[in-house]
Amino acid sequence: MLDDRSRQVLFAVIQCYIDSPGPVGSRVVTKRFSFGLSPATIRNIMSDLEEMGFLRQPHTSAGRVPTDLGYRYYVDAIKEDRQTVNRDLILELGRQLEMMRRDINSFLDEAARMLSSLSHYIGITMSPNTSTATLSRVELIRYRGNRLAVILFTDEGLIQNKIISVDPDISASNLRRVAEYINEEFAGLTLDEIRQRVIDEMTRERVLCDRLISEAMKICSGIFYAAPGNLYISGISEMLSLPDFCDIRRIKELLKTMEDRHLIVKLLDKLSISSGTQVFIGSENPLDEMKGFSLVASTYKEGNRPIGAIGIIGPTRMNYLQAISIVDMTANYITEILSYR
Amino acid sequence: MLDDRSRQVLFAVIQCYIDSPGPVGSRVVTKRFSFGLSPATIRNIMSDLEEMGFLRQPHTSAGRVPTDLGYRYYVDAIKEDRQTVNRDLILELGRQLEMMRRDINSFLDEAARMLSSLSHYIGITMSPNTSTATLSRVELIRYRGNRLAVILFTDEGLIQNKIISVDPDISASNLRRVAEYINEEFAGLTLDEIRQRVIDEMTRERVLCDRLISEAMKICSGIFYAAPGNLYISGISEMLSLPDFCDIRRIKELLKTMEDRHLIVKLLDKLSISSGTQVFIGSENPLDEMKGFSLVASTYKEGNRPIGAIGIIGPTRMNYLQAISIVDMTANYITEILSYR
DNA sequence: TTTTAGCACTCTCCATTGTAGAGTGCTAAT
DNA sequence: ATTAGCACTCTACAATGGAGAGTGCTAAAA
Repeated sequence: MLDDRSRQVLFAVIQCYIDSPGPVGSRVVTKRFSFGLSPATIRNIMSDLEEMGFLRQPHTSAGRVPTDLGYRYYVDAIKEDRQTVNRDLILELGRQLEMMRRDINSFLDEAARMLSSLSHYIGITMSPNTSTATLSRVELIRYRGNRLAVILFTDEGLIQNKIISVDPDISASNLRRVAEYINEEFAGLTLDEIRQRVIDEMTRERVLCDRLISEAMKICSGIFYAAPGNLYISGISEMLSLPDFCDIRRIKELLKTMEDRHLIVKLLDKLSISSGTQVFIGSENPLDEMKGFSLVASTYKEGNRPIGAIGIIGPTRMNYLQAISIVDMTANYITEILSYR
Repeated sequence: MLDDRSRQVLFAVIQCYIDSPGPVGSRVVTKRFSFGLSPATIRNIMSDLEEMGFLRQPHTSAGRVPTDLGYRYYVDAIKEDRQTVNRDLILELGRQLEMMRRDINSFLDEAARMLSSLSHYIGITMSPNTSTATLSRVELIRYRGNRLAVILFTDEGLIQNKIISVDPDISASNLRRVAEYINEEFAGLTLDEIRQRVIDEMTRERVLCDRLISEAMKICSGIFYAAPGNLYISGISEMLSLPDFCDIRRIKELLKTMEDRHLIVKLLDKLSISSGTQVFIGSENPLDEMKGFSLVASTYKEGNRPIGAIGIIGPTRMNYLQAISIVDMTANYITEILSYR
């Protein structure tokens, strides 16, 4: 589809554009890369590339700029040789993450900060999705009369606590039996499945009318709602240092999207389904509000099941090679560290 | 210190400046407010006010702009008649907050969003400071062999869970005795006090060498570290719509400060000590990085003790009257709602 | 046939200029 | 003590024009 020389020119243009924004002209390309061709020839090739949709001229007689399609071609092509990336980066990454094993939340917070400081783009991490976590055990602890603290243990090692109010007359032994019932009935199921089961049971239970079970169901319905994953975002201010953001409207647009955490959670949730590192370039971006930016995302896993997502958001003019490496490595590290816990 | 007429002119200038930025001239003042004075007279008064440090000229032959000192005078003066504020605001506020009683975290998140949407500035809320919470009870729950889930109940109704690893050989009965020991020894103390006690005990305990107590202390030292308060920030993008932020450097400065959550937590922590609504204007701001912005902050309480802080951050040219009302009301609502739980 | 040199043309960027508008300070008159 | 009038100052904005960079095309060279 693209002969060798054209590809080289395309990559050269992309390389130049990544290093500094602003249209790149034919003379610049001949200077930085020694193809042994004159600017005029390069111009012809670039003209061809434009016709094919890989490059674009912001206006007549300006240099060329890669299109989303151009980037896509580039990203697909470099996916193989990504391991050639900077070793220092990998070391730095490992060193920083090692320090934060203790607590998953501050760990993910730190991971987001790291993603951004390494890439100079925005780093995002999300805590494990609770709705697909599998229940390991429930503890019910009474306090302050009518309050009940519910502690959920999951196989993923994720603990959640929720507080609900209960009938103050319920006896301690009944409470214990409720806990036992829940554990027997639901252990091993995902929270999503449990929620579904509870709904099913509740319609049926109205007929059976067992005091204990109905009490248990009442408690369950207050517990097993899906808590949205915590989101850690870092590096917004750093990214604004890039020359890409000289326009205030662009900044506002970006910040508005970043503030709507709900939106991002939903996006990452969707990505969590498939595994492996994914790249969305500009208009390919699943979020309408984020067309104009690129997203490099990956997932971390428990065993073989993806349980959370991380990513980097940057301008379309992104150093994809580096970003992909960073996201990839970080995801692997998180997976690994979770498995040690 | 300031005669009545001068004060009126000062307030008029501030009012104009709040409504739209840009130096305000003498003619504008005479037009909006009917003092029955000519622009020339106003000019003379403004000139006096400038000499006294309440106003400032960005450059010769521009209008005047209030200084931090001018705002300070204004804020001190209006503190009394703050209840005259918009009733609709208060209603809207109550309605939104009512919906979020369930969970303190999403509640505070929502509160931050509300602060910002009502004021059009940045809204900030912080979850209760854990280090001054008083311990009510501890539960230790073993899981996955060498893991221990520690559940801290506090008088404030705040539950925290932490996971630590322990010697897998420790028996269940010993674990129970450790929990009992901690509860007897430490219930009623603040987490800060407990941490101090633990440190004291540990140096002494080396001599005594009681297996059980030393085990308890080891666990305690892993539990009672101060977890920084969760911070909820909202409305950054909304604030950027203000004409004050036409300059990119200013935006970057602001975002950088906002991203350093640690810094803000420390600031609000400090404010939590004293109660009542506080106003910091521009250079008065305790944070060097935030001189140039104003902060209106208040605390919410458990009983009479302040346990957390909320606030609004905006440009020095802020609608202080409104901001103070909003912060004040919100703090009171939070206090009230916490007391019902 | 492919590559290159040359040249006219186009577009952006930047500094300069000029003008309108807003506002002040001062002085003299009320 | 207040006000009208006037000269002066500063900003914002639009218009202008040249420098620089880059292209497209054509004709010559390899």
